[in-house]
Amino acid sequence: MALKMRKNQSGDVPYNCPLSECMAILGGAWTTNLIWFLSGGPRRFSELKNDLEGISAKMLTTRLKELESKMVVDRKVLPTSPPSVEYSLTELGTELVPAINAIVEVGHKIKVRNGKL
Amino acid sequence: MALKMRKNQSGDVPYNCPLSECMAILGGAWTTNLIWFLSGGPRRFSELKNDLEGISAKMLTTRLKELESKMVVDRKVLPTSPPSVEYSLTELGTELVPAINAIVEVGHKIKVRNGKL
DNA sequence: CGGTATCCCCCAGGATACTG
DNA sequence: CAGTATCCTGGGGGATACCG
Repeated sequence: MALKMRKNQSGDVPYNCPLSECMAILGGAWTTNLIWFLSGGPRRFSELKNDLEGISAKMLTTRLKELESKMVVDRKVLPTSPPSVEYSLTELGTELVPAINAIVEVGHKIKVRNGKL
Repeated sequence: MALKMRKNQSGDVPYNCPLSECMAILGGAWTTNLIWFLSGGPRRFSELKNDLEGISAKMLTTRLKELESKMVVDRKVLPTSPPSVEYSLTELGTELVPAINAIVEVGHKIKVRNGKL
C-alpha cells in the first residue's frame, strides 16, 4: 500500500541513531521509488509520473522539489516547445542508490522466500 | 523530525517496482531504528523504549507486533517476576540489517559532507 | 514491567481544476 | 508538457490513564 510520512506533533527529532540523515531523505512516500527510477538515467516529469503509477502530479512535484532542495535530484529545463524538464540524480543522489539497491535485494529475497509477506 | 507512515486512501499498492516488499516492512515510522537497535542483540521492551527516545509505548507495541507478524522480530516471554519480554531479530529480520546498514552508511557520508541536510 | 484502551489531532497526500 | 491551487480525508501516532 501507499505510504505517507508525517512529522510528529512535537516537531522534534526522534531519530536518535545513525539512520536519521538518510531516512530524512528516503522517508517520504514514493521517494525511494522515485530515486530508483531516476537511477536508470535522466527522466522527464511525465515519464516519472508514468513510472510511479498512481502518484498525483502534486506529490510528484512535492517530492521532486524536496529532493532538489536536498541536493539529491537535479532539475534541468530544456528550451524546447512544448517545454520539457529533465530530472536526474546528483552525485549525492547517486550515493543513495546502493542503499536502495540493498533494500531491493532484500525485498527480492523476501519475495522469493514466501511469495507473500 | 519524526516520521509517520500512512496508507493511501485507495488502499492500493503504488509500489510498482522492486522496492515494494522491503519498504512494506521498513516503511513504518521508527521501524528502521527499531531493527537497527535489535541488530545489536536481543532487547527488552523498556530497553527499546529507551533506545527509541520519544516513542510512545503504544507505537512501540504496534511496531513490534507488526514486525512479529511479518516474521521479522521474535518475541520471547521470560518466566521471571516481574515479567520481562525479550525481542530479537528473526533470520528474516537479520537479512534486513545490511540494507539498513547501507542506509546508515550513506547517512553518515551525507553528514560528513555537509553537517546539515 | 510490559503492555492495552481511549481520545483526538494533524498533515501527507489524493482528487480535481486551472495555467503558461 | 509541466506544473500550481484548493479542498478534503483517513489513519498514523502522541498523550494519558489504566491493568495483570
